[in-house]
Amino acid sequence: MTQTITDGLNTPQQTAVTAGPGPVLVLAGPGSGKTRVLTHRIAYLVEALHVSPWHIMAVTFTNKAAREMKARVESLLGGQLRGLTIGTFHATCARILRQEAEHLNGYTRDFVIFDTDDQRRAVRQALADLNLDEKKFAPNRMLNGISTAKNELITADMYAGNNYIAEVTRRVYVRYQEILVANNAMDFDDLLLATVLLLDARPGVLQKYQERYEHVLVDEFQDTNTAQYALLTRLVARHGNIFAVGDSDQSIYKWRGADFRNINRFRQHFPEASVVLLEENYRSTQVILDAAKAVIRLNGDRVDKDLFTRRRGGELIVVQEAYDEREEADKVVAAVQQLMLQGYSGGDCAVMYRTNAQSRVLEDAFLRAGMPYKLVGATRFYGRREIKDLVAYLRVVHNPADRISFDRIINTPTRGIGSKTQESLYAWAAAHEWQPAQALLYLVSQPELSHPFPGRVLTPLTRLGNLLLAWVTVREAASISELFDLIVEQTQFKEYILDGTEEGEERWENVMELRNVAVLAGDMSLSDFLEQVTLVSDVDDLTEEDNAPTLLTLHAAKGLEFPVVFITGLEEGVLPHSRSLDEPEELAEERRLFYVGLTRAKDRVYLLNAFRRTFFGLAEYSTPSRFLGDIPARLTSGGGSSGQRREQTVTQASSWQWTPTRPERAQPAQRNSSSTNHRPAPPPAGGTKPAAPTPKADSPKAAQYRTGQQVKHAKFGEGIVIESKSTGSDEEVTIAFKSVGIKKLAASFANLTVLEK
DNA sequence: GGATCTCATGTTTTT
DNA sequence: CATGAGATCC
Repeated sequence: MTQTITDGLNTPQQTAVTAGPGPVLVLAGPGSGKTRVLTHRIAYLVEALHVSPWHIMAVTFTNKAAREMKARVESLLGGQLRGLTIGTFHATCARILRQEAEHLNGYTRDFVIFDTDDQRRAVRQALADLNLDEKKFAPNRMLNGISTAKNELITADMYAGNNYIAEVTRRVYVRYQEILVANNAMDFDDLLLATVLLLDARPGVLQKYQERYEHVLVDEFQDTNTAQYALLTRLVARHGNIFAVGDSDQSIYKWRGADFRNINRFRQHFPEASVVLLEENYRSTQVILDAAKAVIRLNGDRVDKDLFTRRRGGELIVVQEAYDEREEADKVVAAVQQLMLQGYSGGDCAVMYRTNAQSRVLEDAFLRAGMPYKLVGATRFYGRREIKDLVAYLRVVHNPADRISFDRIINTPTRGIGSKTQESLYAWAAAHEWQPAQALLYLVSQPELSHPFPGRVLTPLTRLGNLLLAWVTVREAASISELFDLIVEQTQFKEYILDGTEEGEERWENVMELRNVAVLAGDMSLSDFLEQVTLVSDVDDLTEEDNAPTLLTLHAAKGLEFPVVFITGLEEGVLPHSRSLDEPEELAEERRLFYVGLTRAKDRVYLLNAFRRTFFGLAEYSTPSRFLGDIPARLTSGGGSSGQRREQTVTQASSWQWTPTRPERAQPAQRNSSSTNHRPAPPPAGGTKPAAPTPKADSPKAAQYRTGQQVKHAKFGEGIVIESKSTGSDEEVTIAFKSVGIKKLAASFANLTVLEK
């Protein structure tokens, strides 16, 4: 049994897999098979030590890593892992919190998870509540302070306001947290923080999980922050069976609170831990590994590993300078094309950059060459407006207390609930201590309720209230996709999205993609669905079968490998990023980032920099990154001005088939053909019409303009009246202007001069 | 009340 | 440049 599990592992890997009991720390260099070790360790626990999967927890940082690990363990064990807990820190915490919701102050198990966008709205709400100017106190900055605090396990009432800005942050933090609770919502950081607080406050709960999770395994341990570290140490305090895998040289999330010193902390905390070093790299050639080692060695304050590979020699690293970012992108494309002539496939190549903004030029270059590509990150699918809007609908149906989501949808698509109506609704709701959506539900379900809304305002409110009520009513019985379709149809979302522009088409496709996700969810609970939607990231959706180069940030590249890696923007201020230049610690992190990029490569590396780069629309000259100079010259070729490597430039390969872009997603489902252009019926005017206000003496009388009249407008110039109709108190005139085309104007505002009858 | 325009304003990396 | 928020116009 043990035989098969450790088969094909090298000696240190075997040592790690079979180590213990007790704490184990695996220091794993890039490409040294750490995922193998983790998966085999789980298999070993189950098969050899007969640990029930139910007693095992494995945490990762991305859903993708979790899925991969699960699949690999399954194939090792043949699917006997019922009850195994495997997931990201955030997802695992969310599960625990829902399970233990009764112990959470102010939350139900249905709590929603706020993403960055929701957080920003909540912070702005907090600022508004406190009468603070968001110009002076940037929401992002506030949010940053709050997030940092939470990652350090500092709650709002512990927060020290020991200077002016800190005191403001403290107050915003307090208010922000109140808003979250009122919305039955947690942000990402809360998931970790609340779990730790829960375990500290409830010894019974702590004991329960300590007993359940006899073995805890952690991937990417160098990326843990204080909260995550605390969570782990609490969980394993009883038995000490923690198996942590990490590499401090690949720590790139300091800005998110990660602290690779947790590795040292681990050794102090568990002095008896077995420490295993994985130093054999199975991925890269000697050339690439040597370059990477030369780069990382220049970071102080680290324990040098002695990485080695059996892949002697290898292609030299190609260093190229381009005139500007556009030429840089063209060079990447040309090199990819040449590699493809040599037998590489597009999917073998990855193009990496420091900031997402750099992807645009690269996309352009691939588009111009007629080549498909995969883009990771950038505008996240779930960050798109139309997607967030629809998800907000689902969230409100799921949790009417979610005011942040309700704010999104109250007048989207526009339904005649403007800011004044909103204000009075909110005021009325607040007076009853309801959230607005709850108020609407009461409004339509309890007709005897007294309210301050005049008929004109009441109509759209009632309509929305009735819709909400209907959705809330069917939500138990309906599947997510049925609910989704109902919402889309009853809000006329399609008509709202398809505004005739090309962009509208694209947005509608996104909606249909979301529908696919909903269909795939089957009979998953709405709660699970919403959680999944909030916790997934685009990296998770990277598919491998599409045969196109991948464009991604260096951060997103961690954990991946490619035969060919391009790293672009190797310039001072870009690859060591400008914001890191004066902090040695941050500079060290930039170096690690570069190291991570280099070590993704199996066979070939291309490093590019541009002599001139445009920031914010203005061009600046830049100097090559210091990191380039840190690679020994014997490992590189090229390395010079843009003219030097002409032979690299290949005449455009002509055999390219155009695959539509956005290959990272499944094709949208077939269109809904049913709803052809049915305009919403005009709302019934609610019984007795309010008497039309009599026009003021000097306001235009009805039917002042006639079809065919020539008129003049102060701004639009001369035009001809096409149509004019009375709208009660005013007159709506449709005019074809010579200069600007057809416009609809309100006669009382338009200030038209009649030129000819 | 809503659409459209202008202006400002800001970019690291993401669960 | 690209998005978003306030002002203006209809």
